[in-house]
Amino acid sequence: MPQLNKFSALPLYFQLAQALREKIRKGEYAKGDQIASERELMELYQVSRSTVRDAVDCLVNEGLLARKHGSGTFVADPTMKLGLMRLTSFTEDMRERHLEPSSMLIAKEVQIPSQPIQTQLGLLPGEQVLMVRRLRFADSIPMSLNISYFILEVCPGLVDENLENQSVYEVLENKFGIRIARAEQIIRADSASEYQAKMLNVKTGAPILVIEGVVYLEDGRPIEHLCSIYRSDRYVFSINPVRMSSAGPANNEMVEP
Amino acid sequence: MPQLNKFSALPLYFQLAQALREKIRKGEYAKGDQIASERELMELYQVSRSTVRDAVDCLVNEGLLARKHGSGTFVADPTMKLGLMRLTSFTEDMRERHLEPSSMLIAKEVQIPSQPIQTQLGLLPGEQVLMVRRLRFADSIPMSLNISYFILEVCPGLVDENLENQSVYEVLENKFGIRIARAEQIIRADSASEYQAKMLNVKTGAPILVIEGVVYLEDGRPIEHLCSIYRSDRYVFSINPVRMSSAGPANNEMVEP
DNA sequence: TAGTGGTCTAGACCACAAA
DNA sequence: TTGTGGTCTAGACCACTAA
Repeated sequence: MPQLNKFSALPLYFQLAQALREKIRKGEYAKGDQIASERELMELYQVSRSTVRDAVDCLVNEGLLARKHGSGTFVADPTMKLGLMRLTSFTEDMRERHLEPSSMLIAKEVQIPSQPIQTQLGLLPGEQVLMVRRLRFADSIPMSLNISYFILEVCPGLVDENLENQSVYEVLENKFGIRIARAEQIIRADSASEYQAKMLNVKTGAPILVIEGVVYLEDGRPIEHLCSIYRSDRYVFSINPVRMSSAGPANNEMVEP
Repeated sequence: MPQLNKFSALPLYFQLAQALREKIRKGEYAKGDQIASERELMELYQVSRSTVRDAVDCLVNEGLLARKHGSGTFVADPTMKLGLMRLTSFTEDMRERHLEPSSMLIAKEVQIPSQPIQTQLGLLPGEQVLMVRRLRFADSIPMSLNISYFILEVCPGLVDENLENQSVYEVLENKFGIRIARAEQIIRADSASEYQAKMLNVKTGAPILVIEGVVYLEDGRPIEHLCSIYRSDRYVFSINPVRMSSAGPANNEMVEP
């Protein structure tokens, strides 16, 4: 029996959104499935329709659900949200591209990071991070080289995890209940250094796409600094549906009397 | 006197959103200004509070407005939305980076584009486009090389415009009342060809960032295919605040009883 | 304390899709 | 025709901010 806590400090719509997110994650609602109608959700969770709509709005904005006027609300087909400005792990990203992700752990070490990293993560002097360097493959061909610094205090347990072929984000969510919320990243082009070229199996100086930035939790705390380089012959980054609630009303005809 | 048309096919919240957008664009509301409160807007436009909120939601999602709990709603400071996943013209992009944009027209010609462009724009066989090729400067130093194809039928008047130092998007909006709504773009890294290197004043083979895609109007029609290359030593692309209405409730403390 | 945005309710009527 | 999401109203109480 689904239950929301009326006395929680968390708003009802937010609790409902999390409940729905959960169902999708657990596969109770599969990709493409129609979920309960807004009026059914009202009944099920004993809330008003606008509260239901606020919750569904959240997931629609995240790209997890899609509304179809007159038909219902559906779990978004992942192929539909391919490459949108969502926060994806390498693992998820590759799966969506129908490539088999794998990775090789090159280094993993608790350390005090360099000054720029400290600054970007907002660390206290001397605060430790877990550095993880991995080479990542798509269908067994090198695709990306990645170095991440995770703030140890936020998730000490990460040190003992095997990160060889697992998505760190999945481990964080499933084992530690930590959900990442957003990232501030930049993308730039560069030429592969000798080391990078060797690892990625391209020529020195070959163009690479560099993505680097900081990943944040829902409560605003930073958790990770990451820098990934991608072979430009195998990877393009897509920016897509800028989901604007203002994209227009359902009736899109712009008919003016 | 502000007026909304109750009998328009356009929803009230949408009309109100446009009205507010207009005021911001015209400078009636300046950057950083507090706008009328939600209750004042109710009175002014004779609509309910949720309609006002729906309208404001639109502009908040676009990054034009920002709410501050307990204080009011403000016209977003452009420096705050720097580099977010908004649709920006080169002109606007450079201004936000505090660089002076200018451009040199290299070519402008009505033509029937190549097959791939035709397909991506969904053109009928033989349909014409306006091809515009420009070299773009930031503080008088070459920054980007751009080639765009505008569907002629959507905006025939564009042919006669001087596009040397103007933002095409501003011309479209201000002279023709055409607003672009979204884009589907990809970003990749590449090496500069001999021609590109010469134009951008870098070495042949230097890394460049390539952004290409299709731009759409609010009604879903495509209007432009664009391809821009940027000097990677002068330009990084930032992806930022993924504005999720689900980022969390105002009270962000996650306190559970 | 007064005013703001944040959340929520309980209705209502509409346009749209599918049967 | 029935059920869906889309829009809208008229309230209410809350938490937050600034005076």
